Amino acid sequence: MGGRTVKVTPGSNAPIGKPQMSRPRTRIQLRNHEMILDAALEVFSAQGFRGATLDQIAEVAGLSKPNLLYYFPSKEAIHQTLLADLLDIWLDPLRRMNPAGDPIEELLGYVRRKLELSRDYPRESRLFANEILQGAPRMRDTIEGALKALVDEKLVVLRKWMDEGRIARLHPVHLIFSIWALTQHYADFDVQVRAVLGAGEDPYPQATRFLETMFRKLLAV
Amino acid sequence: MGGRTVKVTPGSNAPIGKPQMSRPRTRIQLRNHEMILDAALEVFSAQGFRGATLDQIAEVAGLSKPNLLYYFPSKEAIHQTLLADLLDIWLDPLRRMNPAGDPIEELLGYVRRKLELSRDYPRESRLFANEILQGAPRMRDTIEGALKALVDEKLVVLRKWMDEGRIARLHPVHLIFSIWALTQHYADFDVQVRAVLGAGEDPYPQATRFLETMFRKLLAV
DNA sequence: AAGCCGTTTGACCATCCGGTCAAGCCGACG
DNA sequence: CGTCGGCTTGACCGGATGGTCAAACGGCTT
Repeated sequence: MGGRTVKVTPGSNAPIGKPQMSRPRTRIQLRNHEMILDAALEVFSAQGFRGATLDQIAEVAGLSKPNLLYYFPSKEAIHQTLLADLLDIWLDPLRRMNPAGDPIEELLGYVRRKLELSRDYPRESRLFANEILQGAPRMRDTIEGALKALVDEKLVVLRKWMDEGRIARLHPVHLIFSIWALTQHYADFDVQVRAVLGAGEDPYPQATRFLETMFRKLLAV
Repeated sequence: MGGRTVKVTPGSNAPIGKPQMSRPRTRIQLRNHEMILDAALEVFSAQGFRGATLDQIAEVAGLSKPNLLYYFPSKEAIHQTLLADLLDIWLDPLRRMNPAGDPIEELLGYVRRKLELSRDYPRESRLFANEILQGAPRMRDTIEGALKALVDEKLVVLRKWMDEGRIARLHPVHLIFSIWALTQHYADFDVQVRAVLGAGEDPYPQATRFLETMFRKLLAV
């Protein structure tokens, strides 16, 4: 390192310090950020925002509470981060529905991917459900913005498919609601599903077949 | 005070006093019990058990916090009472499905009644959803007991209808799950539904038609 | 080997919250 | 119209909880 070396006014190019903002930089920060977010997802999704405590999150993460607050400025901030990360995963299956593909197969593919999300990321599903249930106090903008925009975009495709007679004519928005409801139910109401089904039974293989049958019948012209 | 008249061992035939147990007796108790439960439903369904505070409930009910605890022994007890009352309303539509009626119409009637429940009792729906989401910590027994029993009873009817070729052959449990999911979605995810649908739009008339179409197609042999 | 700097934590604080209590209120009944 | 007993509440308590801070720790560079 030559020339214009080190001296800078403190604050402009200050040392790494408290990693309050933006994303982690060092290996340790990377690892701990991840552990905290994973622990927080575990606790928030199971207890809701107010039901979760920093002590619980810290314990699950294997850290001390002050250490948690070294990496995130507040409980609120951890929650916000989770919600922000969530939406990308969440909208991906819908985003991947291809307007140029075969309508029935594209919609069935969407249903299947959404159900796989419930199976593989139930905590994310429950975190989202908790948030919406309580009136989306921390996600209103996202719901009315990015989510609505993507839905509106896909509605155009659905209407086109209906106009072309390639799928049955249905209320397209409620068609999307039905996919959300049917797939998320298996994650959000897991205990009820398993209780009614009888212990030990894995609901997902049956659910996959059921939903495929259901939507084939529904969408057939 | 004369003679042997009044003396009783305190507690055995004591005056009315704190109405901790059983149901209200006086007019005031009746009214306040009702106001408290209504306020508690409002707050619990919107904030979850831990998110709700006795002060909020008291304010909504128009009473003071100590007064609340004059009528109910604890926050927990108020919640329990709500959950206990809930299940009767909740299972009623399924209970009313008549094994002797026309299969398609009986199932459509069940769907319709369940959707009306979401429309007319959204707070109850969200209270239930909150409870299940968090693993049903206060309802496990009821879910695995009364609810499962009623479902098992109705499953027999559904299987019979399928065996007789009067409705399509589907996994009967998942058929019931689909009814629960599709109807409760409109209450539990209300803000999302309204955000996507656009403000001011009443989702229920459309939902009613959509679900009728959907289940007619699904159940047709 | 020493020191810097990111990391970790024990101790502590203020607030919130469920719950208690003793005293005061007030309507019905004699 | 007084008093008895149900009804109401201001003040208070103890524990939980989000958040702070100064001091200690430790790994990487020099």
